[in-house]
Amino acid sequence: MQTTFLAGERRPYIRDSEENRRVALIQATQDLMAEGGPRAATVRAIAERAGVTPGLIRHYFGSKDELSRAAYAALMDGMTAKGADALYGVGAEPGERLAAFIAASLRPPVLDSKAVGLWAGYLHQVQADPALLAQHEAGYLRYRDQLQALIADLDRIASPARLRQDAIACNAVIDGLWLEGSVLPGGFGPGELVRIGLRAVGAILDRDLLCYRMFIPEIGMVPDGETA
Amino acid sequence: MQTTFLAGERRPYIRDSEENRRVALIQATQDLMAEGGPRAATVRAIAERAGVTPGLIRHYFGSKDELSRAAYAALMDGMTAKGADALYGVGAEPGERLAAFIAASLRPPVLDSKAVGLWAGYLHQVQADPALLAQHEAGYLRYRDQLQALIADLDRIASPARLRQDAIACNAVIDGLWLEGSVLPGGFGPGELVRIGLRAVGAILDRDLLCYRMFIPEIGMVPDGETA
DNA sequence: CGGGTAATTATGCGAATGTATAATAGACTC
DNA sequence: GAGTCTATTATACATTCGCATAATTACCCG
Repeated sequence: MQTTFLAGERRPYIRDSEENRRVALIQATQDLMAEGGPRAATVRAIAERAGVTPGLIRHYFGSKDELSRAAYAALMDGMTAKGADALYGVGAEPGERLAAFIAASLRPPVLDSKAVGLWAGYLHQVQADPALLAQHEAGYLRYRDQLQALIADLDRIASPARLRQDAIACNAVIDGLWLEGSVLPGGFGPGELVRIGLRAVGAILDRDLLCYRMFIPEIGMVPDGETA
Repeated sequence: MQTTFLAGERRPYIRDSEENRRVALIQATQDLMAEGGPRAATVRAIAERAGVTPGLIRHYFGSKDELSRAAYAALMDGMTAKGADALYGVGAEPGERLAAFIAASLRPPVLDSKAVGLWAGYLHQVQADPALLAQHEAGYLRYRDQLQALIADLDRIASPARLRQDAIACNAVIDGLWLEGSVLPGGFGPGELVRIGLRAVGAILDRDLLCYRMFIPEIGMVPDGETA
């Protein structure tokens, strides 16, 4: 729907920095991919949402595939950055840090109805493109290793194999809750997923993580048993 | 790539029953959706894989959207059927039944690299189509209720709210392991996901489920601690 | 063995896709 | 303020998409 102009007139524009244009196009790509999947992320739709014309995609990225790759790379970078941010400013106690990490993974902006759409939209492209697959696997393992390091800091007595299994299980809890919460946004009360996640991970690791809920804004003062 | 025939010759064919043609087209749709996502599931590609020409899609389903809906409905039906099959022939003890249910969800054919591709491929269409969304939510809740019923049979002392939270958490573990195992098929040893799932769910419910591993083929005789 | 019928194929069409190239006009320099 | 560069737009094109319609032929029934 290129906003119409008077017949014979050329669309006015203002020049912008390369950086701004790139991020605008990447953002538009992610938004469309999240909302409507690969079929909605066409060059024309992307350009329109970014406020430019399709030619700029080729100008800045060479091809749509390259823009798509760049958008996925930006997505992965953003996810890891959020994971790092989650531990910023948190106390030194291992249990508290683990609780903060879990809570951050189960609330916006990580838990977002668009996030799972974005993830699903890229899935096939990732599986088909070796470069993207390697990038994806690296990001996934980085996240799991981060989690495993937090678990190891708990100073439990556990073999390396058991530590790995625990990390996989805790990661699965977080992933599963992230999935359910993103697909059915209205299916859970505020903070409910965080509380369930803390309890489940705590049970798997045989540690009480809910005792750190005073540090978790959305569930700090709610009594333990019943969440809306 | 319509397999070539001598110039001027018409493609030979044999008539088949409506049922066979419908299932062939639905199967082809699911395969292509799983392998390459929505962009790969074109009418021409579907027809080619089903061994017919595109016109038959219109003839039997009216439109591609309707075929797509039928394929998704078939997918959901298949999933619930597998869930029911998992409990067939299992003993009456609640813990054993729960363990069997978990194990069935974490091994083929439920755990399949194609399954997650299929799920991802349909995600946006499901979210956009109210009819599909309702069907999806019904299927999801049916699965979770099934799980919750198995948990309730354990005769633990737990409030209804707690039971709901436990069911959500256990479902999240299974979903998360299913996701990781499907996306990274080579990342886990045989039976490793089943073992991790049994241990994690058992920890959440404060019950030992690994004691039922003798009923689980792939991990029956492996010692507890270390899995390859 | 010879129609009748409809299952199946063949063909065509308008719209949308990605990409390539040409044309224009903002913004900077001197 | 004229000149120049290139960011940006405009246009064109081959391909592919879903869908509609026409043509044919495999199978059933007499």
